[in-house]
Amino acid sequence: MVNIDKKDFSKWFNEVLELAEIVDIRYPVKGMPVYMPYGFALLKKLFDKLEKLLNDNKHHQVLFPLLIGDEEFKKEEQHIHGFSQEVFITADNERKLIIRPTSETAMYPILKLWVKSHSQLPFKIHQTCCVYRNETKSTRPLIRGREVYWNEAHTVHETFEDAKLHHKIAVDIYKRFFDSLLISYIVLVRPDHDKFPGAVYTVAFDAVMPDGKILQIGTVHHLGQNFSKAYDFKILTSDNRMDYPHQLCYGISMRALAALISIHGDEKGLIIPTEFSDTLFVIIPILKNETKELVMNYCEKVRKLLEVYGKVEIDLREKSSGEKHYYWELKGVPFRVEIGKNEVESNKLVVKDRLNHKYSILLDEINYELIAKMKETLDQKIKSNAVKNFSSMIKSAKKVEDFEDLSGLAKAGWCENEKCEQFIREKYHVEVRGYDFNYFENKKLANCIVCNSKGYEYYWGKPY
RNA sequence: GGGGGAAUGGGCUAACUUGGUAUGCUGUCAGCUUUGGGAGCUGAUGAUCUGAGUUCAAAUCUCAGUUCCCCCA
Repeated sequence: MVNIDKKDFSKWFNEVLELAEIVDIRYPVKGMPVYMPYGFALLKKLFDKLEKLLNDNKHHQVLFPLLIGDEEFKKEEQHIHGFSQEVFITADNERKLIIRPTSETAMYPILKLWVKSHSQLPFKIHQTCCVYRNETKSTRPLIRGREVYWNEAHTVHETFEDAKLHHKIAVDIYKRFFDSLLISYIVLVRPDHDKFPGAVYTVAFDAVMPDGKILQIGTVHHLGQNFSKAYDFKILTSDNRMDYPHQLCYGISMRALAALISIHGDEKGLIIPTEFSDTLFVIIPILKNETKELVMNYCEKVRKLLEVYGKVEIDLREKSSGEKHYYWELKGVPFRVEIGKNEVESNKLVVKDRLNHKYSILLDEINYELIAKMKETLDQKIKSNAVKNFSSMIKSAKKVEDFEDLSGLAKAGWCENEKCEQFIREKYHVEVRGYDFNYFENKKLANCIVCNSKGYEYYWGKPY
């Protein structure tokens, strides 16, 4: 049991990462925690899901090298401007080499060799890898590190409109991913000053953390022809011309895991949606000497019945049953099955889900529908808790004073003049995050909260 | 970008002010006993972040580095 109020979020988060064995922060290089077996298994489950969604949409998985030639890296001007301060640099005997902070500049010189004609489009690849950014600010495990585990997708399209259409599809793929994590989020179009370096526009997924700060958990960028021009990447178009294609890139990092842990967890530890828990059922046997064999045989029988529906673990450690309950709650396992002589005699199961909803079930009653219903009940409760928290974190600001001690997101008009945003940023440490992607083509009107001139409705918050 | 605090077995901690055998809890391992929401007894295991300096002597004082945490911009 973590036993720390989630309102003390920093403390709670560090504690849960350590106790639940997600990461070990003792690795002696700044911003580079070690993923422990339990944490990495969970991380991998998340990324397996994301990869599957991308593969199902005909993205092909690849792996590009870590190092980028300096001259390649320098080709797109805004891109260098955005990243040059925070890249790690290494070298061989001949030249300077850049450790990828993201892979556009590694990939696009090669994509140029692979993609020659509109008939190959849309061209879609993705890779799961680590990228590196030399963060000088304070780092936090899973939230801001210098080694970022992520999946990045890159696509090529003939026209700006084709790319824009696929951009929407990419947003939908990411929505499906985050929805499967049962977390709440908002999809925002970032203001120009907060775009990806080299992008025409950037759409980002923002989640609200328990301390009221905003965590960007995914981004989808329309790069237009910025990179294809920089890399002299031309294709044969459908009307038989040579032209620069339009490109997208989008990514999701281990921050998705940070969001899952933070949004769902409680003072007992992790709460994992049934789809992502490695173990679905853990059996806790109550072994009294005289009934030991009886209970163990019954446990085996139950294991065989349940393992059709998901992974089953029998906890045979020499610990008291109470401690085992606390342990598996900490780990976020969806269902705990306690089996002692009472269950053997009544041919029953007592099951508690992670939110301690209790079931008493006859062995004969166990079937696919029942288990599916139990999973759905737990998942829906996890989801509805997340939704409830999220909606309590969104409000409207009527006047600038409403930004004082803002927790979560606030809707307020903005004239899109950076001076007005800067005023709020300096006075209240609140930034504009973007406007609702649902209104991409026709932004909702709202007068600027600072200067009262014509503007649009934007979301504001304090970012990580 | 600026400031503050911390670092002692795997985890938490005592000793630091006033330099002299490093304390306790927890964990781990072994044995016995036990198991319906954090069991007990016995024994074992294991630590002063790194480097330099002061000193007869450094966990303790000084300086530098590394890492972590917090606050401000």
